[in-house]
Amino acid sequence: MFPKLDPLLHSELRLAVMSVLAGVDSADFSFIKKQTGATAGNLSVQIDKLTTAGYITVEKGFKGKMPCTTCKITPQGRDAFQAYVDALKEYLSAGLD
Amino acid sequence: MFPKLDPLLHSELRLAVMSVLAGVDSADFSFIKKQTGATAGNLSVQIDKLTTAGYITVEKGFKGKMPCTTCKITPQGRDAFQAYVDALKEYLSAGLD
DNA sequence: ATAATTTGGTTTATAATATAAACTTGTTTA
DNA sequence: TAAACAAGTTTATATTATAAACCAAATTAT
Repeated sequence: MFPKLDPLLHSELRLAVMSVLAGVDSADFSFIKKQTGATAGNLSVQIDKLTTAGYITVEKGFKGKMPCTTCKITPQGRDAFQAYVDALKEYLSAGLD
Repeated sequence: MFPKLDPLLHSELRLAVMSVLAGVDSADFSFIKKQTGATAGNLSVQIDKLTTAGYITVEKGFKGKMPCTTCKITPQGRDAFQAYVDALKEYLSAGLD
């Protein structure tokens, strides 16, 4: 009845990060930080986890002279996000009407 | 942009419990256990937390000679559930179309 | 020039959480 | 009356989320 929720996505900050990335081609660390309101440390950790899971890719480069970490959702990440949304619907159905 | 998610509801099992209770007048422990597939220990703990939060009420009685714990969602619990659903929509919008 | 501040992060320590294993109390069945 | 089962509760553990502390380089102020 209640499908298991992907623990990687069932996390406030990671879910917010995925939500941001689902809507853009790519986004850099500072942008995601601003959109989510997360602390840098927390964001850094969660981005690592999403990367390890293959849900996003990270490219480190420079914007001018400043370091810049750019993130992008992967097809696998997009699938996982969609699956998570679908699974959640089972839990929320009472409130989605 | 991303509203804070009620940590009491952002839990797989507690959310499932609330989802069950949102759809019925009341439900006893064993029924919830079966619907959610949870272990008794886990369920017991999570029911306590929901009770302490005022999201559900618990009545202990007997069904024949057997102890029977009956749970019911409160108006406050219903509101919190709805608020949680609404908040989540902000996170999921990319996947709800 | 160089000191102070800011940017863009990473590492690490801590506190909270979820979860199941172990336990309890009483009931039913063999 | 012993064994198995029902209905939970308590407690121990492992995981997790989170922010504080830290680091390196760039920018700004003195």
